[in-house]
Amino acid sequence: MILGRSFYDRPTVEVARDLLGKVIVLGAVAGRIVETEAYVGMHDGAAHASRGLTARTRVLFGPPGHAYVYFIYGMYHCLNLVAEAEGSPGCVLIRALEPVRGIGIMRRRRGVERLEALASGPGKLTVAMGIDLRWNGADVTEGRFTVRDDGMPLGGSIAAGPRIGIRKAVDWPLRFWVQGNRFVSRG
DNA sequence: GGTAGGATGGGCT
DNA sequence: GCCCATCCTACCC
Repeated sequence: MILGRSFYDRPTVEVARDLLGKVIVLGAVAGRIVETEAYVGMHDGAAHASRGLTARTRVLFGPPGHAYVYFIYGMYHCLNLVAEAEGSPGCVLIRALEPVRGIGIMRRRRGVERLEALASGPGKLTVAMGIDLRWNGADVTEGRFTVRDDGMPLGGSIAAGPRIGIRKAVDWPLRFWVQGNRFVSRG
């Protein structure tokens, strides 16, 4: 079943934890979320939203259940899902996926064979899924690009620790992953 | 097993 | 002009 608006219209940390195990589907390609990070809004120095409302962060201030995609390091894209009510700019960075469907397509897009290398990082997974700026602002509660609950168990407990690659609020334990899962970016 | 450095361009001060 | 929510390669234990 496709996750509806109410799933995302909750505190960002809850959404970040509950997204673990859910499946992102885009066309013929799908992957199970095994690692996320919460960016909790204007008071979070590491969050883009802490700079306020700009052309780039507009989607974050909009309604929940939409994709926030941005371009980073001149080469990569990162995928986030907007949480909390309109006007409250929380979002969840998707950091790693376990490939579920369209694995041949992912291998071709990534140019690597190893299953664990296809989507085990925020920049890798957008390449594997074919996500770029065209998907910024997309509604993920309907259409070709959705997030689904297929009822599969997590296969491990939820671990928490500091977020990766940031320089502010470095000690906040807002990174969540499935303990022991071989597809996370860092165990 | 590990890490240092470079690629590469948009956003914001 | 500086700062990135990254990844890959080269090189070193």
